[in-house]
Amino acid sequence: MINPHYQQIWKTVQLIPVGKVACYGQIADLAGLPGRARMVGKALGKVPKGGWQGQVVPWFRVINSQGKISFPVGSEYFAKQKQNLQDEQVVVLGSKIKLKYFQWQPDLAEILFSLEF
DNA sequence: ACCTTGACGGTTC
DNA sequence: GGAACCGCCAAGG
Repeated sequence: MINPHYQQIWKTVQLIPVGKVACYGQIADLAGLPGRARMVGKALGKVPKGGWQGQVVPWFRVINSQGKISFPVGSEYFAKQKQNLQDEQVVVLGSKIKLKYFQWQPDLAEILFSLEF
């Protein structure tokens, strides 16, 4: 039995375009779970291997509100996330990304879509 | 049932 | 900028 909130979160993360990033709190809001940024982190840690409903869940496009990768510098996942982002042309300086240039800004249609169901 | 642990974030100083 | 504080809540022990 999978927590329905998690499913909503995975679905929202799948909307982040290639080359853009979003914050945990931003995803929580869009998923209809305001104030539950921590749950987004939990949910991403439980993404089924092979993705969700036939699609990959781009967990690496989610970073914290300070524009930084949340894994400890030097850890395996830190390296993996940084690599994945750089592979799609996102500039990562140390552990930091300039939200000003790379943060996903969903338009109204996308927001409405994500709120359905 | 109680306590702790997080891939967090806004407020405040 | 940064650090402390507190609210958040599912999971696991």
